Amino acid sequence: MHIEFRHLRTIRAIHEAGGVARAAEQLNITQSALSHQIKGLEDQAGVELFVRRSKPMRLSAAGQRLLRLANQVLPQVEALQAEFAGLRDGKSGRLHIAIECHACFEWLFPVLETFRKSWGDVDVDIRPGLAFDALPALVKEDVDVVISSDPEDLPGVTFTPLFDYAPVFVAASTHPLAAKPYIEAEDFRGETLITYPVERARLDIFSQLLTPAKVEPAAIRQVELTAVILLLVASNRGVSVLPDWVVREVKYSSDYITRPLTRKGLTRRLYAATRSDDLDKPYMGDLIRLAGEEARKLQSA
Amino acid sequence: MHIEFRHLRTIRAIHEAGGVARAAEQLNITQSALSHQIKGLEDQAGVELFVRRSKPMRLSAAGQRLLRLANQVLPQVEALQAEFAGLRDGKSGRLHIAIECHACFEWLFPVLETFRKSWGDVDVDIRPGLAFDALPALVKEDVDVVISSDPEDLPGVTFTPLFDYAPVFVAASTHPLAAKPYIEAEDFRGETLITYPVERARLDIFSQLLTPAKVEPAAIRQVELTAVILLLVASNRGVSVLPDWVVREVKYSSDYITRPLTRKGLTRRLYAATRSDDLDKPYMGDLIRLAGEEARKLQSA
DNA sequence: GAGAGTTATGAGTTTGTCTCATCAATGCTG
DNA sequence: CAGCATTGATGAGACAAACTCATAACTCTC
Repeated sequence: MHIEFRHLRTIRAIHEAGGVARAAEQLNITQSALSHQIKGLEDQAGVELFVRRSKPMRLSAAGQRLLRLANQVLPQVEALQAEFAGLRDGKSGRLHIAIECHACFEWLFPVLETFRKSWGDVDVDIRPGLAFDALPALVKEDVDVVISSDPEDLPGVTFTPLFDYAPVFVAASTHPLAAKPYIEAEDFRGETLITYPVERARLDIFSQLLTPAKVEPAAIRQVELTAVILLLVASNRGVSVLPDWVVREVKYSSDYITRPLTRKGLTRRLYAATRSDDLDKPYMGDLIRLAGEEARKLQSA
Repeated sequence: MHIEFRHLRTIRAIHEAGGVARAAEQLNITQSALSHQIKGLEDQAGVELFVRRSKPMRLSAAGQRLLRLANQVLPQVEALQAEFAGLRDGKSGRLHIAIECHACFEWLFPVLETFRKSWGDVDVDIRPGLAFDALPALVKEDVDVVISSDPEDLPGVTFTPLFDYAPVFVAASTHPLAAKPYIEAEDFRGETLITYPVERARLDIFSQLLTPAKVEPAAIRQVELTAVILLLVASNRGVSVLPDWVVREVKYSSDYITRPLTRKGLTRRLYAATRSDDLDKPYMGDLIRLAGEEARKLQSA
């Protein structure tokens, strides 16, 4: 039994137009074609779709059932087609972002809030990149953007610089290290370090400082939420290293001190990794622009 | 842009089978055909549905969107096709019943309760036939059965007798007319008559007794619910005429008396009007059989 | 009961989808 | 990393399905 979209459109048109002849016009098709079509459908389904007793034909019970299906299904299809049309001219699309850097949520969220206003037809989502390998997921089109500070040379993937930031040391204002103008690797040797629960290679403090210097903190405690990390730091349960855009908010609080790492300070660059093909898409460029703006805002705040 | 069911099935199969080649087998179709099909769809939609970088092809974002549509739409269609298949061999169908006789709900409801157990796939509904003309609705296939006691000679419509009943006079046991062994038209002249809110022609008491005798009751009060009618009668706010199957329940209550209308009593016959074509349907015959049984049960109770 | 309007039917043409045969690309394996 | 196996793409031709045209049959209205 071969129900086709054509049949659903036919049923709908016949119902709306109130007759096969008028429906034929509406569908830009011969009345004969419709008649054949209906006959074929009825034969195959083995069910009478119309009441032929009266002259402008009416839908039978089964026909009404089919009409209901048409009214459920056709709008869904038409919506998808509109979505695809939008996708073609770059007005709609998907923007599923994986964040490898855990604190990125802090600045990304306001960016997406703004983004959403200009690109309502783009399907936006953020996925914390902790549970899976973000870059393979990007290649497989499971996600569309990966926020990362470790560019890799992958074919078909482009890393676009977003902005620079500095990993900054944070401790309670009562902490002994508050006396030092800047913090070095050796300073961590006796400390409890609070980090996000990700592998060391993805943490600036390890990849940029402790691992090269072969320094191991006294203890490491993994905490999910930024707010909780700050809470623990304030109550002297440990020290932490966070991006400057995060500590900017607490910089002027008397509970905390912040210090640069090494005398010159560390600088890291954040990238948006995308599939190279997607870079043409207008909303993609807009996202990168907005990210830069948001970074400027945070740095001047 | 021509999305067809074939495409939805293809997308689903490719996703399930994890590749075009395997999907082709599953669909009993050439791999070539699928390849052409996809290409055609992508060309027309102007959207890439698959990621071709890797060898077993994967769905792109747009492809996943299409898959979602397929998963929404295909089950609905398959359900309808199953419904039609059931309809063909008479296992499923629609049974929308219009009741012209207002009190019929009382015996019809238990009938439908039983019916539902044998014919779970038949879509059952009752519509009080007050608001619309039931017989034209039957012809138009808006309903499938009309319960009526006034058979008409309509082409394509068959009236099948269900059972006989007697309209019975009801009054409070304290009512003066309780003294009489049977009630005649003249007896209503001074009374308040409580009826269902339908036109007189459809009320047995008028069509069978008062109108021919040209008797007008002192007052008429229209009440929707049978229970309320009995309540009012018990408190002597009026008298009423109800089918025997209704008053049977109250016959032995000391609050009421029931009396036959005229010396010989009136007898009316209830019919199920159906479209003649529908009489072959097995569930239709069963409904009529069940109605008879229910009537016997009520009469012997 | 004549005529307008509506649906059905048959024959022929067009359109589109499938198969067959073959090529190109990818990925697995030793 | 070479070679083989698997997977997808492409072109030409076969075939079926759906459409058009012409015309017949039917209903409803006046």
